[in-house]
Amino acid sequence: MSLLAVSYSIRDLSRDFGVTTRTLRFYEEKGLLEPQRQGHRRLYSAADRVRLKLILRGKRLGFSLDESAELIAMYDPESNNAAQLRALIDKIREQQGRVEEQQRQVQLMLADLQDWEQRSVQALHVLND
Amino acid sequence: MSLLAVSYSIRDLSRDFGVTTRTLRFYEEKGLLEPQRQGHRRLYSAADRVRLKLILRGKRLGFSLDESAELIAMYDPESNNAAQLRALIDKIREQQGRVEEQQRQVQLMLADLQDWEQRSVQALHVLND
DNA sequence: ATTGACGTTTACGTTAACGTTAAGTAAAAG
DNA sequence: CTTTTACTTAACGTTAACGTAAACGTCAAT
Repeated sequence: MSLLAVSYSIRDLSRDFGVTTRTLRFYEEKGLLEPQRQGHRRLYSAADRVRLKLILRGKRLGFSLDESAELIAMYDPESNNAAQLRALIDKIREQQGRVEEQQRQVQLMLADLQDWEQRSVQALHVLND
Repeated sequence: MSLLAVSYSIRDLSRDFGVTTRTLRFYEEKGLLEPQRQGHRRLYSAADRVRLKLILRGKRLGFSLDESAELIAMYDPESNNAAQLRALIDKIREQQGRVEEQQRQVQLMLADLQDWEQRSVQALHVLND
């Protein structure tokens, strides 16, 4: 009953996910990853790859590493805890709110500026006529 | 022909904009603000308030202070430069792209999780029946 | 004259997320 | 056996955006 024990070196992960080995060791220091050891070499499992994927996804969502750590703890597939799951969803909704606020600000500024551009262009036309 | 020379102390600005005085001095160090002096004391003009508003708006847009500095330089109401204006708009559109990407990631993760929540709740029902 | 409110400069401290040597280990390849 | 290659730990360096503290100036009020 082999568990299909595929494992990856630190270099593999580095290549596959486009992060440096330093980053991987750093994530481990922070407790975000805990690969097995073979002697003192790190051996990453498929589960480790999933965790890394989650961490990086968290980053793209604009979460800090500490926040990502929290999220991943909640995301734990073992504990099928509904309350925890909703807490996680809430956290993400909060982030969604922050992102939407940024979106609004960008829209506002773009509107302002395009308005301004219009007037500038018209001013140039006046000068050129 | 008085210029209606209203001016504000550092404490005024701090209060009005919800930033610390340290922050205001820091922005000055970085060249983002250059209030007049009355002896040693800083005197902020209405124009300075506008600049500060722009800086803070930049922050809400997710720009760094250096980026904000760039943007504000472009935003200069004196130079009625159309090309520069469009460059500014482009910069903001880029940022818009980044924000939209975050938005997408958030949506994806929320969808994933809500899906999961559904299944969890169903699982609980099964257990309770 | 002293207190207190407000201001000033100078400068070291802090957090996040790694970058960057340095120095050593372990095993495979020549 | 020695070199190469891949990996390890340890630890100091970096950038951003301020926080925090020290030491001092000024002016009005008590």
